[in-house]
Amino acid sequence: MKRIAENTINRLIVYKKELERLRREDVKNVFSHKLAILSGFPSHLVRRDLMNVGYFGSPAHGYDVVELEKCISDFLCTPESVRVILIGVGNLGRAILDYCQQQNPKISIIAAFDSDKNKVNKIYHGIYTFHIDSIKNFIKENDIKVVIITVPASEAQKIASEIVDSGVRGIVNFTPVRLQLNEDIYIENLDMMLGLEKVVYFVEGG
Amino acid sequence: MKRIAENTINRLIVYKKELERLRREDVKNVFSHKLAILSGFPSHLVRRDLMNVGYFGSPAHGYDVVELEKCISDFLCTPESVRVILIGVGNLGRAILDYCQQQNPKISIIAAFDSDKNKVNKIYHGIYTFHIDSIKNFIKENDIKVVIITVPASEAQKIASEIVDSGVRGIVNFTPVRLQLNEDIYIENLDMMLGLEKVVYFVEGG
DNA sequence: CTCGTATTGTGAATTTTTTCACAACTCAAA
DNA sequence: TTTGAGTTGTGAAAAAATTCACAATACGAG
Ligand SMILES: NC(=O)c1ccc[n+]([C@@H]2O[C@H](COP(=O)([O-])OP(=O)(O)OC[C@H]3O[C@@H](n4cnc5c(N)ncnc54)[C@H](O)[C@@H]3O)[C@@H](O)[C@H]2O)c1
Ligand SMILES: NC(=O)c1ccc[n+]([C@@H]2O[C@H](COP(=O)([O-])OP(=O)(O)OC[C@H]3O[C@@H](n4cnc5c(N)ncnc54)[C@H](O)[C@@H]3O)[C@@H](O)[C@H]2O)c1
Repeated sequence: MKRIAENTINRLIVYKKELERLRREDVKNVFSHKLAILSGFPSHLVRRDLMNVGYFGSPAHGYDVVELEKCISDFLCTPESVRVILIGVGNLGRAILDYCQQQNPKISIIAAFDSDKNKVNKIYHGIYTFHIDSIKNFIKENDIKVVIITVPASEAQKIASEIVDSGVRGIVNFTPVRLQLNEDIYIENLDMMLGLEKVVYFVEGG
Repeated sequence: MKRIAENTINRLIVYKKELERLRREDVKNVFSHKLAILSGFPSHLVRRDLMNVGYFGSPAHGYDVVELEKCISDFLCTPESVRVILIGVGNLGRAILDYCQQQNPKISIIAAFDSDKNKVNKIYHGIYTFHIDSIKNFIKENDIKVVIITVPASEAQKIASEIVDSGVRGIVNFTPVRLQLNEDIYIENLDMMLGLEKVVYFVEGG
């Protein structure tokens, strides 16, 4: 399979989400132009991307909403169910526990971890919180590949190094720390401040 | 001034943050190679980016940490102080109110807005919450250019359209909705689910 | 059936981004 | 002073992403 650019993946995920919505609204077909408006990318890019996933529409009816959604899902290899854990049940961590459950039934946070005795063995938004010391075993026993990190910045590097040893392959990192890891781990840095600074740049200067 | 790519801006912001940290640790000089490791980008890209901002290091000592940080800041036009507002003081909104204040003293959230009577006129993390009905006036009177949106998905489009009318130029959108706006507004979509899905893709499939 | 309209799919051109590779430079040590 | 090690800055090459432009297609109206 041809290696697909990260930007393309981003866009595909957006298309998928919009298709999902169209399906719920019982829309049957959609043209590249419409998908372009919904997603915010130009229509020829939409078509180019769909070429990559190997879905073909009809010049008369555009794309079949259900089929295309399925096709993109398959392409993205979204398995029926992915189990993820979250580390750091603070302000942000709890908000995410709540949010994720509403959003994507295929990706489920199956456990949370914290070092704070007051939080351990509690349930937040339906998810049980274990003590951080048990995390390595948990990752191995449950074959966890993806982890969300929402601990304080000062703890992030240490935690990240440890979980990578246990076999984690991907990290969603909400801390402002750039994690340094030896192995080839996929890291998605979601630093909100960076997003805010970018907007300020484009508004004030660029 | 030459138009700079969004990716470059992203990287510059990361460099700036790492330089800030080096400065606090009292490091005086840094080589492109070191900055590359800290930021996670290759060193020739670091050098190319710094070429863009017009800063020149010395082959012997690399880059002066303080000067380079200043230079990038100036390039990004980061003004001494930018005033931002946040709409939707829910789980996520409150977490952000807290976080932003710790992070970047130059960007300050000066007010929050909500429609819930129980939240209006309250102070969260030191920031006063006004009723949403007063937002248009507030934006105009305080010349607000950047807004953070953390209202429920169902409210996002309506709110966005309204504030754009009042003169807002940039939006940090935490809702999963792709906002449709006529004017040329800079929108930064920070959909966490998208980040998580991307990690799942690269771990499971790509 | 034929025509007109609207859309797709894609080769090719263009633009942008990244990487390569090395001359030029700085300094320290001999 | 001269050499050597290590780094920068950058032209040029390569790779990648995006846009263009249009032939091919499908369908409905007349
Ligand atoms: N609040 C935000 O909106 C926001 C936004 C972006 C990024 N962040 C970042 O996300 C992280 C969390 O932010 P927050 O506001 O939720 O902080 P928080 O202090 O509310 O939560 C941190 C949680 O991590 C736990 N913790 C601390 N050390 C731990 C360890 N070694 N192992 C396991 N758990 C540990 C704490 O007990 C606490 O529950 C921070 O790095 C912050 O910079 C926060
Ligand atoms: N919780 C998360 O981690 C998370 C993550 C990503 C995205 N999001 C998105 O961010 C948004 C907020 O999430 P949340 O968990 O904080 O939800 P929430 O329900 O806790 O908070 C929403 C807030 O918006 C206020 N509000 C509702 N309608 C309003 C209006 N018309 N004007 C002004 N304020 C209004 C509500 O009173 C409430 O205070 C949602 O769109 C959610 O999808 C949340």
